[in-house]
Amino acid sequence: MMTSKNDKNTRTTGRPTLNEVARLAGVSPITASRALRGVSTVATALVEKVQKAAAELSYVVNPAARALASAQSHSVVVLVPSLSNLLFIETLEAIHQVLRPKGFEVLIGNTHYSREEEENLLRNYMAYQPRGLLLTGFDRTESARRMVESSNVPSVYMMDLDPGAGLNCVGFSQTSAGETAAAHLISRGRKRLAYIGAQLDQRTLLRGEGFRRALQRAQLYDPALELLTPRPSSVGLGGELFLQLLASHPDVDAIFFGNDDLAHGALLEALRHGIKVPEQVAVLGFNDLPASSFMVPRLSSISTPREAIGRRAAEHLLTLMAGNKIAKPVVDMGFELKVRESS
Amino acid sequence: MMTSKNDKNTRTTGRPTLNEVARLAGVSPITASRALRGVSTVATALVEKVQKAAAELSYVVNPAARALASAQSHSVVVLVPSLSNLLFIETLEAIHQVLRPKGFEVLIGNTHYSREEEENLLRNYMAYQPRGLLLTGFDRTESARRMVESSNVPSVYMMDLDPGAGLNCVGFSQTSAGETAAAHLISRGRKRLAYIGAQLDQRTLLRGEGFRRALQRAQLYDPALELLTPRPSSVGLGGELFLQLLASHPDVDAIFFGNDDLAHGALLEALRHGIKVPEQVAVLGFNDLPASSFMVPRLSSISTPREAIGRRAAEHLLTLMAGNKIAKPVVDMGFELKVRESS
DNA sequence: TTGTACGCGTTATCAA
DNA sequence: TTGATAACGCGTACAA
Repeated sequence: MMTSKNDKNTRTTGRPTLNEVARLAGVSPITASRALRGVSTVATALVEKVQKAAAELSYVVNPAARALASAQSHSVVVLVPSLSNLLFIETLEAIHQVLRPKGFEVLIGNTHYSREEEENLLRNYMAYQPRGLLLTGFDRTESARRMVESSNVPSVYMMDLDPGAGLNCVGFSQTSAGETAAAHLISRGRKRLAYIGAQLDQRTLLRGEGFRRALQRAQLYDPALELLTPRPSSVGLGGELFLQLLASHPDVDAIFFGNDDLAHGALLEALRHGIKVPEQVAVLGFNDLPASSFMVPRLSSISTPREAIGRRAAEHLLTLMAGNKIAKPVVDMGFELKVRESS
Repeated sequence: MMTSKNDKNTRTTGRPTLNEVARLAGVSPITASRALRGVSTVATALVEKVQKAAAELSYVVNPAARALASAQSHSVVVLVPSLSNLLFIETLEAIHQVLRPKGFEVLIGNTHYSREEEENLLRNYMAYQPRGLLLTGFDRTESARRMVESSNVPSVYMMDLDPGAGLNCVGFSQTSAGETAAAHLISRGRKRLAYIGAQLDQRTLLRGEGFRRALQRAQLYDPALELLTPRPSSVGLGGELFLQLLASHPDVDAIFFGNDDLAHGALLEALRHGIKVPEQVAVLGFNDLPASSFMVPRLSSISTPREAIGRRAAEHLLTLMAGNKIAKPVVDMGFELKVRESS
C-alpha cells in the first residue's frame, strides 16, 4: 500500500471531494451531500456552513460518482433530425438555456432524418442512463419506440402533436399549418396551387396532407402539382424544383414550400429568370427563417415557434423528471401566418 | 439488509453488469473488462468468449462507473462561439462523426462569442473530467487559459493558427484570408475598398487586419471605410450596414464582408434599391455559405474548410488522447477564393 | 496471461 | 435532524 488506507483525504485528482467539504464544514459527508442538494432535512445553519465550505474549496460534484451512486445521471438526451437546419438549432439553444442552469448535461444526437440512425443513437445514449429524453416527432422504428417505453425514462416529444394524445408533446399541428397555407393562397384568388417539399420526413408529409385536404375541399386539387423529393432541403434545391415545376406546369400561380430555404431558392431563380412574384406566381414559405423578411420580394411564410417549443418542452421534461405528472400532456404552441410581399 | 450482501449479481438497474458477463463467459470480471477494452494481455480465445457473452446479454458499459474508476470520462467538450451560424454546425457534425464511433461522448458548449460565458462553461464542464477539449480560437480570459493548461487535458484549438505555434491547432490564417480578399478586389481595379464586420470576435478582427494591411501596402487604406459592429451577424444587419455605408460614402466601389450572411443582406438591398453589383460596387463575402452561389448576382466568397477543420481537429485530439505526441502541432487547412459574379 | 483486493466519490438505507 | 455503513460498477496495482 503506498498510501495509508485510512486516509480518506488523499486525493488523486486535483479536485476537492465531498469528504473535504464535509470536514471543513465540520459535518459528515452525507450531511454535506444533502445540504448541497437542497434536501429538506438539513438544518439551515448547517446548510450555510456546508455551502461556505464548498465555495471556499470551489467544490464541484463529480458527476460520475453521483450517477453511479444514484443509478441516475443528470444528462438529458435530445434527438433532432438535423443540425444544418437553423430550425432545430434555435430549439436546441432554448433547451440548453432551460436545462443547463438546473444542472443537466445535454447530449445532442443528430438522426439525419433517419429512423435507423435514431434507433442506434437511442441504444447508445441509453447506456448513459439519461434522466430524460427529448425526441422529435412520432415517426420512429418499433424497436426505438419500445426502448423508450420500456426504459421508463421521462420523455417529451417535440414539434408535432400526438394524435393519440397519450404522449407528452409540445408542438403544433402540422396538418393545420398546411391547411392555413392553402386557405391563404386560395383567398388570394389563386387557382393552380402547388406544393414543393423536400426531406420527406413525417412533418413535411403532414403539412402536404393538410394542404392537399384544403385544396380538395375547394375543388382545386391537382396531384400533378405536388413535387416531393427526399433530397435534403436547401436553397439550391428550391431553385431547381421551382424552375422544374414552372417548366412542366407554366400555369401554376401559387406555390407552398415545405421549408423557407426552398422558397428562398425559388425567389432567387425567379429574379434571375424574370419571373414575377407574386404577379405570375405567389410564393409561400414555411418556418419563417431570419432571412425571409429580407428576400426580394419579402417572403410570406408560416412562422413556427421553434424556440418556444424548445423552452416549453424542456420545462415540461423538468416537471416530469421531478416526478410530477402533467395535467395536460399535449401542448399546442400554434403557428402564425406572416403575409409579406411574395403572396 | 434486503438482499444478501454477498450476492454480487443482484442488480438494481435492469442492466447487465460486467460481473454477469464475466460469469457467463467463465472468467473473472477484470478479464472481461480487459477483453472488452481490447487490452492486449488477454488470450484471444477468452476475448471471443467474453465478447460473445457481452453480446448475448447485450451488455453496455456503465460510463459512470468507468469514469469513476478510471478518473477519466469518455467525454470530449467542444466549445463554439455560436450555433446560429451554419459555420460551426458543419464543424460540429464532423467532430461528432469522428469521435462518436470511437466511443466518445461529445458535450457541446455555446459561448455566444463571450469570454465570460466560455469561462463559465469551461469551469462547469471541467467537472466532467473530460478526456479532451476542442476550443475555438485563442481569445479567452486568463483564468480560462489557466484552467485548460493546469488541467492537463489534451486540447486542440480550431479555426485559427497559433502565432506562437505552441498549441495544437487546426485552422487557417485569418489575416492572410483578409489579405487575399483585398488583393482580389484590388486586382479588379477597385480603389475605394471597405470592410464590414459584425460580431467582433478575434477572427473577424484578424480578417479585417489582414485586409487593412494589404490596403495600406497598396496606398488604398481609408479608416473611414471600416464599418465594425459588435451586433450579431445576420442578413438583416448586412443590408442595413451596406445601405448605411453607401449613404455616407457613395464612392465606395468594393466591400469585403466578414461573413456571407452580411453579404447576402447587402446583395438583397442592392437589388431592392437598384444598386448595380458588381458594376457600381463589388461585393465579396466570407465563408462561402451554401446559399451564396445562388444569390443574385452569385456571391464571390472566400470558402473556408469548416468541415475538414472539424474532422482534422477531432483526429488530432484522438491521437493526443491516446497519449501520442504530434510532430506538427499547427495544421493549416487553408482557404479558397471563389470568384463568381459579385466581384 | 489471469486474478485478488481495493478504491474511485457519491448517495441510499437504516439507526440513532 | 444527523450519521455510520454499505453499496453503485468498474479499473488500478499488485501478486500469482
